[in-house]
Amino acid sequence: MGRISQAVQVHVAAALKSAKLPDLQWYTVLWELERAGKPTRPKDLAVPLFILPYQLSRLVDRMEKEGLVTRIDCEEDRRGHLLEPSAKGLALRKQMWAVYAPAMQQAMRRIADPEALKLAELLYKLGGIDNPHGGQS
Amino acid sequence: MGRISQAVQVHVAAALKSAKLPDLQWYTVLWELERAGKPTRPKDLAVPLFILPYQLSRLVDRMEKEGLVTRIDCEEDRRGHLLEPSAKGLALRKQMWAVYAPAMQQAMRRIADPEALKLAELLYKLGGIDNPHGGQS
DNA sequence: GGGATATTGTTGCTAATGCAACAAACTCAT
DNA sequence: ATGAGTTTGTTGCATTAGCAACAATATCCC
Repeated sequence: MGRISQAVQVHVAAALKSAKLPDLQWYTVLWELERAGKPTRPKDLAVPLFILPYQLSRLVDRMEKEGLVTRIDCEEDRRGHLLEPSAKGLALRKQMWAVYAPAMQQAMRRIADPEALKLAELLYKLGGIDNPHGGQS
Repeated sequence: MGRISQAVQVHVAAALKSAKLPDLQWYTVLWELERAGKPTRPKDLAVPLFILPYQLSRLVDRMEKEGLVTRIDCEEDRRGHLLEPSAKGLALRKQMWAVYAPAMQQAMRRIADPEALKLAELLYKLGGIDNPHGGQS
């Protein structure tokens, strides 16, 4: 399935905010890093995160300031670096998941199953115009 | 129909930006004012615009600075005022419409008609979680 | 090797956003 | 009429976003 629908995202975001937890983006950074299982380059994160490089740069700034991720030197390419989640970061992700998961499930359950499939299909058809960052036709 | 779908909005917004025209919100303000046909209170605009009062306040600030709308005194209620589009504002709306309309049509045409109906129905079902500003269950 | 070009990431500046506090006018009950 | 409570709108402050310019490396081609 990949990307969850806009509406569900909005609902999850609200749940996180009302739990006074960080943004969905923070979750995704932590999750991608955890899932990768190894230190990861910013450029490799920018794609699944769907954000521009300078946005990620500042996102990492904030997360590093909170001690959630660390920038470590990169041997093979001296201009970049590698990102690693800290123990605190991993813990936070878990804590966020405790809110994320039920919120998403609740949102999903509002659609009957067969209709959810149909919706996914239709949204996919909208893909061409739904895509942000997409300048090209 | 009322609100157009998220995806279409994104597409229209992109079209306006690439034409170096103002935001969709600016369009909507101008259009609501024009449609009302008479000077209108901010509070009456906030609802169709789906924005918070302080957001509208600053939006009007910017538009007034560009000479697109004017704040005029309100007789019946001295704490508020009335908003009126300027000639320049009306002209701009027309100019924006020239981009808005075809962009929207193009976006809409990507969906076959019967499916568009189905989509609308399904999105409606998502309404409960789609609604921004909605704190109450 | 050496210079043009491309990649990767950051930063300065300005504009926009969110939140909470605020001011001013209005309403209504006493 | 007066004082409590509401509505309407704005503003101060801190955070965030967007854009363009930039630095630093890497890659490629001669």
